[in-house]
Amino acid sequence: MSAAHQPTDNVNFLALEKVKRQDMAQSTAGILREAIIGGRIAAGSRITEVQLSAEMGISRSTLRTALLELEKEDLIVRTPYSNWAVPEPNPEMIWEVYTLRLALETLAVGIVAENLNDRREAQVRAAFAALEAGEQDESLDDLARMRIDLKFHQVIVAQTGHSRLIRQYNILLNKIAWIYAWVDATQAARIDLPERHRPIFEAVIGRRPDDAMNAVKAVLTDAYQGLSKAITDDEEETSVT
Amino acid sequence: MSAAHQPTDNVNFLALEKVKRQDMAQSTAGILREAIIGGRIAAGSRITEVQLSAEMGISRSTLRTALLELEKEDLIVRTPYSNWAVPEPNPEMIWEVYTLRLALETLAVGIVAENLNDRREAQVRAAFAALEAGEQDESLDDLARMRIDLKFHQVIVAQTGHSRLIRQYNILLNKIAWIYAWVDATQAARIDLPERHRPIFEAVIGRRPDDAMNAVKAVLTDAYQGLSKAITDDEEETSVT
DNA sequence: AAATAGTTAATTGTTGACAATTAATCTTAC
DNA sequence: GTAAGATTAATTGTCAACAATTAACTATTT
Repeated sequence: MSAAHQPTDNVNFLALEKVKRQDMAQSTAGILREAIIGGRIAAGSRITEVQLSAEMGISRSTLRTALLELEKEDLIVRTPYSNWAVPEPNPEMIWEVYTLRLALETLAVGIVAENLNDRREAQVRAAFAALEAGEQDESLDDLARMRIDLKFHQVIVAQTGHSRLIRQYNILLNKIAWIYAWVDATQAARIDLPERHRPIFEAVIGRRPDDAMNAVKAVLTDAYQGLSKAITDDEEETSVT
Repeated sequence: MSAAHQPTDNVNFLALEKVKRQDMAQSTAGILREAIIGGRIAAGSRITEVQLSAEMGISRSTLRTALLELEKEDLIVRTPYSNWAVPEPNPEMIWEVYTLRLALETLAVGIVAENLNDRREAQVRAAFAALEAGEQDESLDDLARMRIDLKFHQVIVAQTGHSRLIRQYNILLNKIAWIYAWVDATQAARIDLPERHRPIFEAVIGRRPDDAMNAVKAVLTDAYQGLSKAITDDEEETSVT
C-alpha cells in the first residue's frame, strides 16, 4: 500500500488542542466514559435511564444519546426494552481486543516509521522521555504507570495522521484501560517501561518499519499473555470464593 | 498472539439467521445506509432533520438516532446546530480506508488459516464457488461484480468468529461499496475475480497464514491503486469541466 | 408442587413542543 | 459601496409526556 497518498501533517505550532463546543450529550458521554474506565461504575452494573438521568440532572433523551455513543465504543451494552449494563471482562473479549490492537498498532508504526519527519520525531522522542520520567517517579501507582504506558502507544499512533486509525485505536485504548482497572495486573506493572519499549522507539526513529512492526508484536504479545494469565487466576479465585 | 484463547465456533445447525426485533431507529438507519451506499443519496448532499423525518414518516428524534448511528459508521457527517451531510470521496479517505482494510483483513486471514475446521472450510469454499459462478454470469454489471467480490472477503472475515473485527470490517466494507458507487471503477471490474482471489483462497484452505496474509496484501494493494487512479482521473475531469 | 397462563409493574422506544445556536438577511454608519 | 452590527429565519439540541415492550409477579390448573 505504497505511495499514491502521503499522510497529512497538519502543523500545529503551539501544540494546543482545538477548543470545540460540547453539547450536553457529549459531556455526559465523557463523564460516563471516565467513570466506567476508572472503574467507578462496576463491571456488571445495570443502568436504568430514569435513575441515571435523574442522578446526573439531565433528561432521559440526552442521557440516551450518550449511552448510545458509549455502546458504539463498546463500553456499555444495550438490551432493548430492558436495560443497559457495563460488561464484564472475559478471555474472549481480551483476545479480541488484543488481536485488534496488534493489527492497528502494527499498521501505525509502519506508517510512522516510513513517513518520519522532524515534527513527528520530536513527538515520539517526547513520548519516550515521558516513559523514562515515569520510571524514575517512585510515587506512581500501578494504574498511573499503566496510563503512562498506554500514552506512549497513543502518541505514536497519533503521528500517523490517519484519522480513522487514530479514532479506532483510542477507543480500543479506553477499553484496555478499563480491562486493566478490573483485572488485577500488578505483575505487568512491574516491568521496566522504557526498556520494554525501546525496540519500538528506536526502530521508528531509525525509519525501520519492519523492525518496528516486529517490536510491537513482541511487546503486545507479552502484554496479552500477562493480562490473560491475570484474568484466568482471577476467575479461579472468584469461583472458589 | 498465540494460544490462550481459541476463537469460538458457535454451531448453527440450520444455518438460519437469528430473528431480532428492530426498533424504528434501526430500520431507519438501515434504509438510509442502503440509500447512501447505493448512491441514491448523492455525495455532498445536505440533510436536514425536519425535512427527512417528514419524508420518511417518523419523528425527528427517531431519525436523529439513526443519523447518529450512521455518523459512527462514517457514512454521514454532523455539523452541530447546522446540518448533516454525506461526505465526498477524496484521496486521503481512500488511503485511510484501504490501509485500515489491509490491517484488518490481514489479521482475519491469519486467524482463519490458523484455526481452520470443516465448517469454516466449507464456508470459504462456498464463497469461492460464488466468485466462480459470478465470473460465468454475463448479465452482471460492474457494481454487481463488485458486490460479489466484497462478499468473498466478508465471508472469510466472518469465519474468524472475532465479533469486534467482523463489526469493524463490515462497516469498512460499506464505506468501500459506497466509494465504488461514486468513483468510476470500471477498469477494476474487468479483472478475473476467481483468478485474482485464488492465492488467498488456497493459502487459507491450505492453513498457510503467512501466505494468506501476503496474498491479501497483493490483492488489496492492487485494488487500492486502481481506485486511487480512478479518483485522480475523475477529479481532473471534473475540474476541467 | 409444577407448569401454564394471565396480570401488573418497570423499563425502554417514540413523539411533539420548546430552547439554544447558527447562518442568513437587513440596516446603518462611514 | 462596503464593512460592522443588529435582526430575523432556519436548524439542531433538550425536554417531558405518552406508547410499546419486556420482565416479574400472581393466580390457576393439573
